[in-house]
Amino acid sequence: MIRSMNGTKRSKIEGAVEECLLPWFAKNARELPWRKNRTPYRVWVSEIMLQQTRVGTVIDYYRRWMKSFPSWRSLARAPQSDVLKAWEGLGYYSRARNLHASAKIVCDDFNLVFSSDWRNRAENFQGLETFLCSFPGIGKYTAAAIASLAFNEDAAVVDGNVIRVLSRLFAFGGDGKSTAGKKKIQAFADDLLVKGRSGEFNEAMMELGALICLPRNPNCADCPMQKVCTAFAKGAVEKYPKLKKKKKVPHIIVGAAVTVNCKGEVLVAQRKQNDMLGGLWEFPGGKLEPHETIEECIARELKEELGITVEVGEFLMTVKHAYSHFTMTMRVYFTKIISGRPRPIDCADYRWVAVPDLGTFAYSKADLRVVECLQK
DNA sequence: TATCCGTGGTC
DNA sequence: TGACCAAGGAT
Repeated sequence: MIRSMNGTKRSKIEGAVEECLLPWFAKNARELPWRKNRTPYRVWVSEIMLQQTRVGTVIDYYRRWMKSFPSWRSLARAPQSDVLKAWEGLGYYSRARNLHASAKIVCDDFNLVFSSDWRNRAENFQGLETFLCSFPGIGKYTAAAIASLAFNEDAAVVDGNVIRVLSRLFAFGGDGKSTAGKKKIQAFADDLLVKGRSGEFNEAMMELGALICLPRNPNCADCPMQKVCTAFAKGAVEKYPKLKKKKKVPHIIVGAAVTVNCKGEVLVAQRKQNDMLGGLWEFPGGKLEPHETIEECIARELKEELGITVEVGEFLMTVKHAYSHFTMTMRVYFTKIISGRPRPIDCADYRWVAVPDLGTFAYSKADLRVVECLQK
């Protein structure tokens, strides 16, 4: 009984996808730079940039990226410093490192020039999606996105938008982000997928989630799927998907140093590759320990990271910043070296840099604020 | 499964 | 203003 009801609902929804959703998408899809000329490279770059990142943020980064690195080969041959500089401010920097690594694999390990090369190579894995998943930074969502958008494979994506849209269409009360819930949502998406039009279907689902079926205040009046939406029929659209309470994140105090030498150059250090913000540059410093003054913290950190003894001088600025899993207040002080020469003890590298040249290095948002302040 | 990994928009 | 969360992946 329940099964047949679900079957009825599903087939109605299935029909509405072709009759309502795809035409709506054809009319309302935004013009986005990665929507024209969908080569594997262009799709790949856009999908990595779009992970957990809004379309509006990605557009400018994507345009600049394609100017700097128009092909797999140009990216593979670029130094990491250029790659991170192009990614600067976009966040989740392992994406940039992994994308760079993927370009080297594509060019140097596999020499994947034509689409047919990808398909031949994918034969040795269990299909194209599995092959794509073997690249660093590519998971189930991104593999399905690239497979459908660049190769027209019948693969349905499940992202945050799709979880929300399908939870509402089917009034699915489970947690769409859990393993079991995601499996269920994936099954719904697989059923609804319009074979042969997978790229269009996937983008339509995500575009619906981004423009109409919003997390809060969804615009049901303009929704092409309204008449088949189970949650709407129940008058309970905002009850889906079920939300989980987020833990609140800790707050830390950080001390950071602008160390100036006799030439007026400033000391910057590069973070280790596999740390948070790996490969980026920073004004050295670190977390304030209990029962420690900010001056003691900065002196200790510079000793640990660079092996230098410094005198902490004038206060420069405070930077407040929210990361994904903690918030930070960074207090920045000028310092001078009393003894020792910098060595990369607990960092990847260091440089003395004239203030006007600071912008040639890539920083996180917080340290970028310090650079801006120094250059004013 | 839970946690780590950035940043910015939104209300 | 704080809390949510966006075209997720790795461990």
